Amino acid sequence: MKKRVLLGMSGGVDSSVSAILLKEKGYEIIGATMKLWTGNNKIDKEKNEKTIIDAKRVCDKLNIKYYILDAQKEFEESVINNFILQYQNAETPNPCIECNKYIKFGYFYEKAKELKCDYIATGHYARIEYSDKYKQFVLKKSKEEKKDQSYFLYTISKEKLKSIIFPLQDYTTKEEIRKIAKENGLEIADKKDSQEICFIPDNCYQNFLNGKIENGDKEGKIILKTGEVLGKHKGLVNYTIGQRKGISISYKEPLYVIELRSDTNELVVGPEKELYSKRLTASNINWQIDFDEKEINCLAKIRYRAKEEKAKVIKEEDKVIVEFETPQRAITKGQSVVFYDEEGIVLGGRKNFIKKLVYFKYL
RNA sequence: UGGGCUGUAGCCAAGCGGUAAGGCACCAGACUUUGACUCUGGCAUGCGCUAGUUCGAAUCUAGCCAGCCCAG
Repeated sequence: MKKRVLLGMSGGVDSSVSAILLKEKGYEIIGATMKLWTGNNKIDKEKNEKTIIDAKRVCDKLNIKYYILDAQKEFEESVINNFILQYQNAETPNPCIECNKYIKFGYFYEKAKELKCDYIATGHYARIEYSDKYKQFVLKKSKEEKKDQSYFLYTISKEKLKSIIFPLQDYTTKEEIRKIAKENGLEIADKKDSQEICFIPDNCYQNFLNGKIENGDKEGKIILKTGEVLGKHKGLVNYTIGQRKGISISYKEPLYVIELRSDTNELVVGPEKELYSKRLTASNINWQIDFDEKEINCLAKIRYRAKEEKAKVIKEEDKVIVEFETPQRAITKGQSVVFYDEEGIVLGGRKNFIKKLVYFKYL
């Protein structure tokens, strides 16, 4: 009896090649695209239609079933609302992480059960393997280091890992994936990698938030840590910690956003060295590996595209404290910290929620 | 009104007779399944104005204009 897989398809190279690979391995595949967001603008509509056409075409070619799943309500309730809420709280959200948690490995996972599927699969760049060390299935970094997306996946509960397949996990480069797409005559082989927030068509989140955040675009003071006023900002939603562009103040050195003070509507800026900190706290960790120890030495990553750095994770009652060996740049509320072991296995992670303001003197 | 100082790009600023450094800001690309960071490139035919000296002036001279400071 063939095992049945529900494959999430975006019409892109990665998920399409995933379909081919799963088919080669003899799975019964159901392809599915989720309708996540239907904006009332033209760009959104065209993009959605294109996604469905591209995905459907691949499924027809491979002779597999194709469904469109309507997840708009779920998407809006979890991803969009969180996105807005976090900006409201002067945080910087990472909607892709919420989407993975609630939609791709939440809603989609439930749908797979309804459809009597044994597995779900996606075109993510990450690995799931059985680990002898931990005696369970574990999530690992992709061999394609540049594209690794394990960071975005830490919210998956460990129980689900054994039911998830990442068909691309044995490949080392994106070029190999594209090559497979070409060899199989997929029109989308050269399709550009997506890299924007999917529900923001013009790549301008400020437009999206326009009017949704109370006082979000209200002008306020730009100040230094000393309190010295340097100018006016355009509303706190336009800024995030570590940001340089858009401050519009000329100074003896580049200025970066150090802090967003929503209570006083002030933007604190300063030189780069003020961005560094060795500690952060995070709450509600999703552990993918259970530890009895109170302190764990591991590698921690404070944002996508940051390097994993040596850190000590100290468990407390309802949170963890993470102490890095070297100061980290721009630890930001709303972003996530993800823990790895030396082998690249994801141990767990959660949103940074407080940055302890410890500054380091530089020579 | 006397005396002194200053005037170089949006801001700061080098240059002191040999054909306009640099920083900040800004703009454009690259990178990127968040927001950012980063990288690369662009950014004064012109140095307050007008004459003059010189082969050659932002640099020297004169006059004018503007701003600042001190004295009245």
